[in-house]
Amino acid sequence: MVSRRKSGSGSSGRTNDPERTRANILAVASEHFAEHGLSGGRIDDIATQTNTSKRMIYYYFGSKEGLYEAVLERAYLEIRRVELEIDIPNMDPTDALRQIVHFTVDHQYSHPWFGRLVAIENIHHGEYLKRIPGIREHNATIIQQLETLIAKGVEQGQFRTGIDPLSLHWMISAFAIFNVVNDYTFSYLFPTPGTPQEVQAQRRALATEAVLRWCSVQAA
Amino acid sequence: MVSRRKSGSGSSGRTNDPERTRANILAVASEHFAEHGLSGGRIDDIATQTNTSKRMIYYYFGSKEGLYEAVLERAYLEIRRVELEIDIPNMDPTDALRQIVHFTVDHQYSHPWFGRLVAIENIHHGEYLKRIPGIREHNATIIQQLETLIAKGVEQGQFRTGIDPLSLHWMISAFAIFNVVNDYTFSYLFPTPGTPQEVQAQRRALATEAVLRWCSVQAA
Amino acid sequence: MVSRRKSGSGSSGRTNDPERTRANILAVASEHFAEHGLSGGRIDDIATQTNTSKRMIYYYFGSKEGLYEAVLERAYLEIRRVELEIDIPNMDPTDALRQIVHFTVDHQYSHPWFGRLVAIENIHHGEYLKRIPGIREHNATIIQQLETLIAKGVEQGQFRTGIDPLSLHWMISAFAIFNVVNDYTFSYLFPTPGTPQEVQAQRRALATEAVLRWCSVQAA
Amino acid sequence: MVSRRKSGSGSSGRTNDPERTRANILAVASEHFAEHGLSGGRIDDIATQTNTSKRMIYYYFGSKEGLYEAVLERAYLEIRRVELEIDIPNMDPTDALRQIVHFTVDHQYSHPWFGRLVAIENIHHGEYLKRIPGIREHNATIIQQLETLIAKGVEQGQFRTGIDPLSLHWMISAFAIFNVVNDYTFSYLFPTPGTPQEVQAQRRALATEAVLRWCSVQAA
DNA sequence: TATGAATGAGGTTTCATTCAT
DNA sequence: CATGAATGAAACCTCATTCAT
Repeated sequence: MVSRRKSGSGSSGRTNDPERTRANILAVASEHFAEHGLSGGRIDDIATQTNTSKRMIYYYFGSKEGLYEAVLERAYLEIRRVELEIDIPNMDPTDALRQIVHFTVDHQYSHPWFGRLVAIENIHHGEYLKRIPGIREHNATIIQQLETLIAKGVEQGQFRTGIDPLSLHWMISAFAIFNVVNDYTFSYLFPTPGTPQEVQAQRRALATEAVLRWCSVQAA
Repeated sequence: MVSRRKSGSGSSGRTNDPERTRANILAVASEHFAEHGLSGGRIDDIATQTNTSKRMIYYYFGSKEGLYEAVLERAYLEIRRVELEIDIPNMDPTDALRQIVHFTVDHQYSHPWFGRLVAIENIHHGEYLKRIPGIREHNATIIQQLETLIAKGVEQGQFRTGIDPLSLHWMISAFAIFNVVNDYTFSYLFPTPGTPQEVQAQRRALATEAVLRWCSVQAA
Repeated sequence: MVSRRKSGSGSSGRTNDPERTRANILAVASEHFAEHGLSGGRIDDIATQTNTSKRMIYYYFGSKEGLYEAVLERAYLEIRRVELEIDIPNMDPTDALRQIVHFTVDHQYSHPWFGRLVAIENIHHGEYLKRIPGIREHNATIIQQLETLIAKGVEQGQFRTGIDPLSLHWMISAFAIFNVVNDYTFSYLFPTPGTPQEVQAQRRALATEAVLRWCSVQAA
Repeated sequence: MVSRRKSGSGSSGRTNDPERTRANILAVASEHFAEHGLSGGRIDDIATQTNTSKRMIYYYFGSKEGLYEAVLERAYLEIRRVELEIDIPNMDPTDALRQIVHFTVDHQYSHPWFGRLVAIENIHHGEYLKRIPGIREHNATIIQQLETLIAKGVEQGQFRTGIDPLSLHWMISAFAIFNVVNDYTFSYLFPTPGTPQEVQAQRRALATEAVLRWCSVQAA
């Protein structure tokens, strides 16, 4: 299943590729913690799904919490990396904003483990996030990107003045994350007709329109 | 210790009030589970904070999961009860909607344990909510309320046509819940200047305006 | 093997006598830690030799270190209790001192676990002893006792002046403890002819005479 | 890094010095075991403080116990080597004895790791010492030395007859070792006024006087 | 109805040791 | 000679739950 080993000597299950071992553990642990939470997560279960043993988890990450912290860091680095892929500068501001919302809502939907990890981390009061050095700076870029976009939109007469980029990001995040994380209870209590794809399309449209209307020049 | 007359039925000479015991356990457990989650919650800790003993928890609720389920039920009943207190019929539709958003965002903010329980339940895929009989029906009323409000607003030319009450509720919930539950990580990664009260006021205004703009007749 | 249970109802292995359970664990643990040290001690092994389970050790003592600390406290309380049994006041000072040394050396010899625990605790820099509240005060009585004895001996012209009770206690302790704790290596490297009993008698005599000579009025 | 010519025999072009590596490991391990005991000692920690790796420890010493045994042997060889440095033959017997006690007590005090290792080995019933071939013979010299001294002292009318050299060594050892090893608990339970240096001077004087009085011709 | 003691299963972590290079 | 990755056994500790009174 995991294709590996170019270095052709032995043939036991041994890898001796530390980067790969670490990455493998991290990938398995990400899914596991996203599924069960930190308290509900089981080191034994993670180890079983790994190419290596429980011992190696402690070798690389020191403790259950250390592993969780590494998972969290990886998740936030990944999500910002993905966000930066949208090429805003060369687009019409309204189109760019529409695309950002569209993309964010869809991406979170198809990668629900990130949103779940965020929710889990918030259950723990964000204390593990705070232990990750440099994570704040890394995430600051998205705000700058939105700031640039807003300025351009205002300049071109498409967006109203006074839009706070932090608030804009908050709004988009609220839609994208809530849509993924809280849907188990919401869709149970308030069932929406249609296939899951249709419901998702509707939510995406709703989020997009709400954001655009909030930014547009028209008076409230 | 707690002297009380026996509640109606029995007469075996016991002095304690079962209802009160049950309610006390439930109150303590609500806070505890909201704070630590289901997997992270500890029966021992709950028992310690209670007026009674661990044995009583099992007597009344059968198991840790049973207790959690009861906590969840209590929470959802409570939140809908509160929501119904707004007297919509006699208000201008726009004012009523503004007030609903305002109130919801503020109420969740000042009672964060509800939002946290919802987040926790979603980590568990909503499986415990589904076990509560009648919870769906109980929650349906809020949708009807919004439906009435939308109709009135459309009739009076304040709201655009085609507003889905489910979507409206989703939008309000997203703002109100996200604002409470995910704020540990969000405010750490994206610090907003101002006192907590000021930030909360800003968020409330943002949510209110976004919802009103989304409902208003003006074209997008 | 352990005769128990007056309260005659059930017949399982259950005791439900907390004092007895605690005492039983403590007794087993004392021997075990004295034999293997703190790091070398095994909670599993202690539990096996107990009437109860490993779980109860944690129920009563919280941790391995907590158990060890309790063992230490018990040991020091016991040793001082034993020391106070000598009725010094009504004896001739020289006889009393001779008896104290004699008794201390013999008692340590026949209860080697105390000396071993002291040695073990010193390997750990005495850090656990310092956590026991009131242990210092409890041990102070032996010094007062010696002080009284010295005063009486000086008064009767048997002891020289200027004897420090702390030094006297130090000297007696050095003989009594060293004799027990370090005898594995000493008797191997420097074998003394005679049966163990004879060797012990010789050591006791040596200690007694050294102490008496140190206290006597004759000039050095 | 450590440029050294190859030691005599081999000529394979390697630069490192096996003797130096071995000695380095031994030095680090001595301090470590003296500090933490055998069970409490950690191979990983020792390896980290070494110039080399964990693999080398196993290469040179076979196992943790093998390393500990080597440490023990080194310690006993060292201590006897030091003891023999006192030039007894050319001194007045009383002065020589005084100096031996003085020196022994002081040397143990300033090299506490030896006493601690002895205590640790006794916790393990001296079983590792017994595995060291020739260690007994090596230590016998100190007894012969004392025997000579006693004979000379008796001959010159300074010491009483019937002094057993083994007992004399036992007495000196008891003072010197107890003073170092058990001082954590003793000085905590029975605090002595004065600076550490003053206390040590007092203990040294006490030991010296006790030994001299025990050996002197004066009747008990 | 109420309480503190007891339990077994399972969780996290540690450690001496060995292997591949 | 030397290194860092890997390992399995066993250690410490926790938790929901039940029993005796």
